[in-house]
Amino acid sequence: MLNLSLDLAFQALSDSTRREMVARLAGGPLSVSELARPLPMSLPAVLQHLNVLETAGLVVSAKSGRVRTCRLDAAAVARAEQWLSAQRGEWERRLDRLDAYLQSTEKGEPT
Amino acid sequence: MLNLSLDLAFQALSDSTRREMVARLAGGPLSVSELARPLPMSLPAVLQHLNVLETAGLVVSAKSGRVRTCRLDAAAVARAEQWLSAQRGEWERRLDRLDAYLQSTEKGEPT
DNA sequence: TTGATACTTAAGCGTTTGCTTTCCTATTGG
DNA sequence: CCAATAGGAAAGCAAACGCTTAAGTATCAA
Repeated sequence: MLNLSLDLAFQALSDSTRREMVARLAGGPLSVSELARPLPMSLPAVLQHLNVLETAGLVVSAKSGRVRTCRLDAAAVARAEQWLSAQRGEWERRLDRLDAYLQSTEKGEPT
Repeated sequence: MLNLSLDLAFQALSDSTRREMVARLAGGPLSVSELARPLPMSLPAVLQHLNVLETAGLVVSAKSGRVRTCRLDAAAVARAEQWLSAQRGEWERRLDRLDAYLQSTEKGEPT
């Protein structure tokens, strides 16, 4: 479930329209029509994007009366962030070890 | 160029095969065939994935003789990471401000 | 030179995506 | 009630994706 949701999260974030939606929701909750207003596409299209974001867990929404209010789920964003951080971290630690090794073996490699 | 490469980066990371390639490259540089070995697909398919990762700037490679060696570009990974961090950060700061506002207005909302 | 290795390119093909339009279902204000 | 508002479901469609096979091109080893 953890790896699956990561899959869905990155998949969801791969579309620039959906990233724009995420960025706007970071500024505060919005209704579906508010979310849709600046987007150059039909409302059903926005609904589909929203569905992808919700399935990925990045956004949660609740309906009150006839208006659905959407907000960001920071924890899901953090999970994707942490995957990236882990990869980068391992790579950078590896470079550090390599550097240390080179320093201990030779004081600079003669050609 | 900065926003475009972010687009390409998330797009590249949206595929689980490519994320696996990134994860393995975080453990150290690999040749194309080494990268391909554990993957359940043809070598041209792996090449295509590699191309996506390189276009996104997440991976760089150099050919020496007949072997192409690939390695992770930590800076590109960091850029994607930072976009996520920025969104989450803004959202969390917003929650803090809201919390502070509620505390200053009333000591708990009576139903 | 001959064969094996390590990619590389190109074409094709089924599936998934990102839309669209159309129609339908609640709510809400007057 | 009735019209406007806010959202939702379904079907269709062109383009992008992820893969395949087939046919290259260099390089290295013997």
